[in-house]
Amino acid sequence: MEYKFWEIEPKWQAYWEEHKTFKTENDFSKPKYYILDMFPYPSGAGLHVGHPEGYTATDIISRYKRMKGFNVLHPMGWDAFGLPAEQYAIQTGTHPAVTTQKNCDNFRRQIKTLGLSYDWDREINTTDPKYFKWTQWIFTKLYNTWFDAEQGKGRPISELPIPEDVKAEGDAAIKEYISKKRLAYYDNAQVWWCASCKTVCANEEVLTDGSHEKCGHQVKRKNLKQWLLRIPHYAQRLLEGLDNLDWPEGVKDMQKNWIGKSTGAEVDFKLEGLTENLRVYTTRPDTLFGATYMVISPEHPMMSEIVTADNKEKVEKYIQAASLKSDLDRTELNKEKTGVFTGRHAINPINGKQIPVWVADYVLMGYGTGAIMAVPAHDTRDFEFAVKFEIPVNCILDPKDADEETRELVLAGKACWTEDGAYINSSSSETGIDINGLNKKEGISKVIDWLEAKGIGTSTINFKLRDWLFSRQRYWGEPFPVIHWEDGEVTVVEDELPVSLPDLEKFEPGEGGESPLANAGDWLTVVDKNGRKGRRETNTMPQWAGSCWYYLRYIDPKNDEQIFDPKVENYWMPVDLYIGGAEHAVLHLLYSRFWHKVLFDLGIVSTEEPFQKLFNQGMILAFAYEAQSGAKVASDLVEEKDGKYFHTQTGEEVRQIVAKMSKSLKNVINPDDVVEKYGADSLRLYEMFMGPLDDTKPWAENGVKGVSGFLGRACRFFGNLDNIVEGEEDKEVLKLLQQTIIKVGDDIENLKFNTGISALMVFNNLAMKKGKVTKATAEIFAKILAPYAPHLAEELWQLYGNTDTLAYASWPVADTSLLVEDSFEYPVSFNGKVRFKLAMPMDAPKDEIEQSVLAHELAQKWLDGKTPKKVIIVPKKIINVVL
RNA sequence: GCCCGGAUGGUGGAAUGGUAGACACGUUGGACUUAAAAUCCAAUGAUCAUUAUGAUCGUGCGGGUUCAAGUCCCGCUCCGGGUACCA
Repeated sequence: MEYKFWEIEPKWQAYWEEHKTFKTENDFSKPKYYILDMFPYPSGAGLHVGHPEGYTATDIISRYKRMKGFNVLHPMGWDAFGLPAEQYAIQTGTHPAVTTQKNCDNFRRQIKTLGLSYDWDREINTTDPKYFKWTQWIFTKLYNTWFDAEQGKGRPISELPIPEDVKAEGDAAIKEYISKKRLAYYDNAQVWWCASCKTVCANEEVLTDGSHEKCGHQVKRKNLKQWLLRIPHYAQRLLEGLDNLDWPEGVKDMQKNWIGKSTGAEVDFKLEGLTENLRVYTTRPDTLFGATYMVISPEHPMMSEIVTADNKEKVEKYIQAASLKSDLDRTELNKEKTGVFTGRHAINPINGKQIPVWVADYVLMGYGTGAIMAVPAHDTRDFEFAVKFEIPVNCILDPKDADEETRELVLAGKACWTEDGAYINSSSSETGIDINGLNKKEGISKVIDWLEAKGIGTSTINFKLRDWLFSRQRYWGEPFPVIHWEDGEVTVVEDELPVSLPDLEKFEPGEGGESPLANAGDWLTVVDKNGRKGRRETNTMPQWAGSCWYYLRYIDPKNDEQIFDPKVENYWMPVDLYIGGAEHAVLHLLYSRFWHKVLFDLGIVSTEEPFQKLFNQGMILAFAYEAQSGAKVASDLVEEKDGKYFHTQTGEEVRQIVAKMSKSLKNVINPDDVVEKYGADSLRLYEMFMGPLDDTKPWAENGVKGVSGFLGRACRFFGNLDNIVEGEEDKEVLKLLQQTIIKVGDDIENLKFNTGISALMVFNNLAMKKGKVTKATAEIFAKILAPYAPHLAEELWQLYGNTDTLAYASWPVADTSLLVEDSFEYPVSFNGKVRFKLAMPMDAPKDEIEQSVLAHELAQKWLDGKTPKKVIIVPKKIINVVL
């Protein structure tokens, strides 16, 4: 049989579609396996070769699990809200829904040509009102939930106890109190504004150079009323939940860093001339004796009381300057600390000494208490500041294990030491505390005990994680089910979902940075039954919203009554394996986990975590070329000669490098082209054969040719019935077949697809060498090839006379009795160097092996008449003679 | 700066502390062909020597543990990703 993939592949794709081969039923009697891809944003550019990498991996596992008897849930959908469709609408007037529909159709078509076994009846689309009805519904749940810190869980807002003193103040105070507890709230927020996208963005979307990750333009600070989510309430739970997840350690670390838990203490400092204390947060209460000044952030609420009249002018000037700094300025000035003295002094509670209070923008209002005690001798930032403003540096921790030069500098206050050591100058007869000689750990706990006993400090935990800015000034997103009434009341509607997007003709933003929805006249205004007028929320939700919970909707995608049927959810959740790119390590995965935990607390989902096992596929790069000057050269201007590369026009030799695929480098690979030239099975196989799934690796067309050659050989051999014979199978073939069954199965379980394919190749090579195999062998080969190259496998399966699809044929079981050997060929080494081989019976005792080795004629050369010091015999491994 | 990864032939990559380089690409030689492509067969880490054959060196660098290290430990170099005044 010639390998006509262009005929085989459409044939089987049509068969699977027609027979709904991959439709998933809720058959609770079977063990389930939920395997999920990160669903794509359907861009106008279509699929790139990075998409099929993860999709093929999950498809292989899905097909394998089905053959192993699992009920497999393997769905696909579209994360289809987003900026590009809206920008296209502004330019051309084409409604984003039209563009989105077109792009989804194209993605679906492309994905179908890859032969991926999705249950298309479960396809979802985040922009479908039937879908976002439930995104809005979850928002109302967040709004109506408060976090009970005592129980450590979210609870319905109706169960929130109202303190008596709040009750006494009346309804307005109660409302205010409740709104401060909700997980979703509407408030003034300092936000990042992107003038180019005309929208705010979350902290997470702003890169460290102050640019917007989506468009690259600089963002600015702005004060706007926005929706925010109180994700920090779940910080501890989000942190602890990571422990039991089978996730890459790197991703867990990134989430841990992002959550940023730190333990320390809050300490109150008395301020001279004021009754109110200044509270600071520090992770190093042990260094209180070394505090020589304090710093408050420019936004500190006590600023006006703290600043003395003499200093008011220069402090105000400084605050003004700091507030105008863009993020870029802040980073650029990162190394150069700025600040001014407030004129006020505080009293260090541990030794009664007077220290100055400064204001500086290296202290952030959003973290801790917005004020610090500065210990320049033992904190690098404080040290830099102190050096610049000539503030004393008092060393109180002897770095006794450091090298002598460093130690001298630290003791003299000329260098900073943040590591462990032994305290000096750390006692006070006045306050009665003495930690001299202790180490860091002992010092911290002793000082905290002392602070708590004196009532001037408490041990405290802080997180870096901030409230999540959850609204955007865009059209193409989920509308908030929210109405702002003329009397100032804000209501969240729950009973008329979905709140659909109005049809617009124009998609330009509204006045003053409002979303385009501000122009939607009829839609915008509402009137209640009492004639009160209201205005709908014009912000929309960020793209994260739809992707936060989509895995739950696949479970019961057509349910109009409920978000899903709990019985079905209970069966399918959690997701057993989730594969996608590492770029979502923090944002998407953290946000999803947060929503999921809230839904869990409310009893809506049955598991605490959504994704049991996570795996990141690596990026697929491409070869590119670089001239001697370092300038990149487009791939179509490069020719190869004798393994070297030359510029076709200048003749200059260029260097081959590995880079991201980009239009400018002309090295973008389009999966459609690969499918057309080599077939989907070859594309699938090559993407898996390139290397470990989680590695970044360059695309090489010759590699596709290689695996395509393998499929061609397999097809010509196993597809030729002349080679398929009756009778007993050859012993060598039979043995290798058992080994291959085991290897291919194990490698799929462990996501080591490259070596699994290699095993299939090895088996094919042997079968071809033998020239014939039995039908039983051929059928097993078709089965174990099926997850990787399903089209070819189905074709072979049918050729052998099977009338049903191979998709649910049972995975073969290896007969391990065929693998039992009666002898083992030992490599015999002398002083670690292998010199010859020696076959010994499997159960030969060690002394017999030793005798045989030493008596062996080849051994004499290496023994050279000497008596070995030792003979190491590792059964079924190796023999080492030590001379 | 800090936190994670990684470094193996000409190339992509294999190797529970136990024969380094599976499998594939590329290259070379051969078969088939008028020829090319396709296909098939063989060789292919480097160096030295050669009569089949053999020896030496080899997993980024320097040390160490071990009978035995690509693999474990210590100290570096380079590359990739994340993060950044979080007190």
